[in-house]
Amino acid sequence: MSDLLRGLNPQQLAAVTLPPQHALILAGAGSGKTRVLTTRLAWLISTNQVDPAGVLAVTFTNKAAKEMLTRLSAMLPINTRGMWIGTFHGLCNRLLRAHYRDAGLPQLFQILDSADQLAAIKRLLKALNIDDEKFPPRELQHFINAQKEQGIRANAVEAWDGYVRQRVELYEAYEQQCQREGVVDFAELLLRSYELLSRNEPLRRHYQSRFRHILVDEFQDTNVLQYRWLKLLAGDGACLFCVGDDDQSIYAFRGADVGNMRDFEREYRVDNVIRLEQNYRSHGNILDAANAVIKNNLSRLGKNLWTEAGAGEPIRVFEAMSDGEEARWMVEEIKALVRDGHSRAEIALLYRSNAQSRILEHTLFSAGLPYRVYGGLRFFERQEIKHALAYLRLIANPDDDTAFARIVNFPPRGIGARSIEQLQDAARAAGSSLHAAIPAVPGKAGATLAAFAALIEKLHEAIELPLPELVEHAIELSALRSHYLTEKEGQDRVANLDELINAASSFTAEEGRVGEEGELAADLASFLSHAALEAGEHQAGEGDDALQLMTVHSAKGLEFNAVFISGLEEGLFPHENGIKEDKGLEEERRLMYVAVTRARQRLYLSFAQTRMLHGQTRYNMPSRFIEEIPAGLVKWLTPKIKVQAPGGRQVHTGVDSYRPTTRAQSGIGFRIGQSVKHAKFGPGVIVNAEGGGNDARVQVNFGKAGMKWLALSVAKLDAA
DNA sequence: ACTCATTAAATTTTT
DNA sequence: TTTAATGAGT
Repeated sequence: MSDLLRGLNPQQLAAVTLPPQHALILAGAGSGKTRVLTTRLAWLISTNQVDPAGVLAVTFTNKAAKEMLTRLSAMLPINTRGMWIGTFHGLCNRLLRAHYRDAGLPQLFQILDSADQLAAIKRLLKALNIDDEKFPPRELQHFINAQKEQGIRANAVEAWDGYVRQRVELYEAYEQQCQREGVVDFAELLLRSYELLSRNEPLRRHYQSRFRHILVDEFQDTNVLQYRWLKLLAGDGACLFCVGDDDQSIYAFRGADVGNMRDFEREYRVDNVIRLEQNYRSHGNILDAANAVIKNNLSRLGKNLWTEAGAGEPIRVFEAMSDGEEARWMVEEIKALVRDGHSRAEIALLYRSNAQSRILEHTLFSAGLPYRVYGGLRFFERQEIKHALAYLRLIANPDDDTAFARIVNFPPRGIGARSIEQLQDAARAAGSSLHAAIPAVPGKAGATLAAFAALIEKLHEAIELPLPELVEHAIELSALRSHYLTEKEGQDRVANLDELINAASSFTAEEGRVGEEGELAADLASFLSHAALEAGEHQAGEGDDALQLMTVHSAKGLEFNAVFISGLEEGLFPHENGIKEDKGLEEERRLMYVAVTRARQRLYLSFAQTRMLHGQTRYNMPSRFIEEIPAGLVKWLTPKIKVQAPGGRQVHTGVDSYRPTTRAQSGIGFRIGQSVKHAKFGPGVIVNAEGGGNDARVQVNFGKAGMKWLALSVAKLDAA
């Protein structure tokens, strides 16, 4: 037991050994958050304060849940199987599977991922003959999810105007469609299990008395409904132990509500919030920079990271002429790092938006540096896998129209748009699923459809097979394999289909129930849930020791010896869409905070004067976030103050072997891309010019002050 | 039913 | 630039 607590700092120890009470742990980046969470769990169990079955621990990602389980089993000789440790969605799924009748769901209900949900909405709009110009499917999806994430059903939405009312009707119709098809989307998993517990008192009491301790990871990312779910489950008896960092809340756009932290503190009278501020990850300069940046945010619970490690190296800042130059500089710098013995896998290239990865990839590829990009397609999201899964879903539930529509004509079997339209009309008229409406379609189309129905029927007969064989059977019988074999570039897809069979094998092995009679259908259902809830690894890159490329969002929770943050420009990072709303800017800043705190030893920041975006050259100002870092922590690799010499030549004083020495002149005394200064609008960059002589006008991006056209004969514009 | 061409739109995304 | 989604043509 004392082993368990060894090496914890005072705050960590206090958090881990807190007596049974509600607790809020403010855990800064790199402060040992996961360790505290798992040690708390182990300590509670090993001191017999709670039975393993009396604990519920919830995370956001499967990775985090798995990590917690692994660490826990390393600390304690207990069987973690059967413990309620998982993601919100995973636990809700478990709850709904166990009580599907009470929840009003079919036993083998299927889970729609975001793409499935969007497809279902499009199908709905088409069936209702609704103009998708007026109701863009994506927007509607967002609307529905936003309501659900606040726990609001269609009948409870406050419809201010006609437009909202129409969307509420569609929300309602969507709900009916899902119910008829026996499918639930991600948000529905949460909402449905919340409603299940809140309406079913015996059930609620059962779980409330079972769980004595509820531990929550990444609490700052919970949405309104998740917090209510936690409160409901905790009841009056359980202790809520919430760990989070308001400064790392970067998912507000997805419904996460940092306000939950304050609410929790208030509602549960948490009087001693424990702050984990000692950082074990980064050198001092990096932490100081992060602290300085985040200080500009007004709405914070307050926290200041410190470290026992030394100041370390300065933060290196590079100003490039163009995005291409920025990328080439990064390559040179990376090569130098690797020469100095850094492993490539310990170097991360971070960016605000995915579009920026292209030029980086291109440049790295040319330089022959191996890299791995996160954020691509994941295994269970691949087209061929989704197709195969759709067949499996139809085996489990023929009324799953989303699955049906996906594969009714894939591989192509002569069922065209016309036939499908007829079928949809028939289904609509009968109020039935597409599958059930097949007999109602007359003529040749009806016959082709009937053949498809026969295929489904035949597949269904195989439900008694063990899962891996069932998967293989479906892939064969559906002709998916033969279809991809004939395709030119189908080899990878066939390989993935084989991989799906493997996945089914290892899934059955891990679940540990090798085909008990009558459990086979349940096996299929849980495999399908697994596929929906754990989309699998992101696309794997080649090479073991590869550079890590990812967005700042996906870097959360990771750390690297050296980190490059590129594209630090106004409009990009902070992103222009985030600057518009005042809350948006604070979220952008938290994003910067997350990015900076990924670095252990070395941090590079870079920006470019010109950048190709959407096929057009853009001229951006340096990001305000660079200025927010105290100058003393920073080493500019390019001169910070540029001196404009006669003849348009760039004169500089610092170390700079990358900068070209000449630039094109426009002939009006200013050039596009030039930094200028205006008495009223402040510093800016010239992005466009027209006319000449007395009529010359230039367009200037003043960043904070916006974009202006200025006549040179009138405006007082100086070279900066 | 499939291919080609045009058009519009374009952050971030744990489940 | 690039992608996805439509429409025309084969």
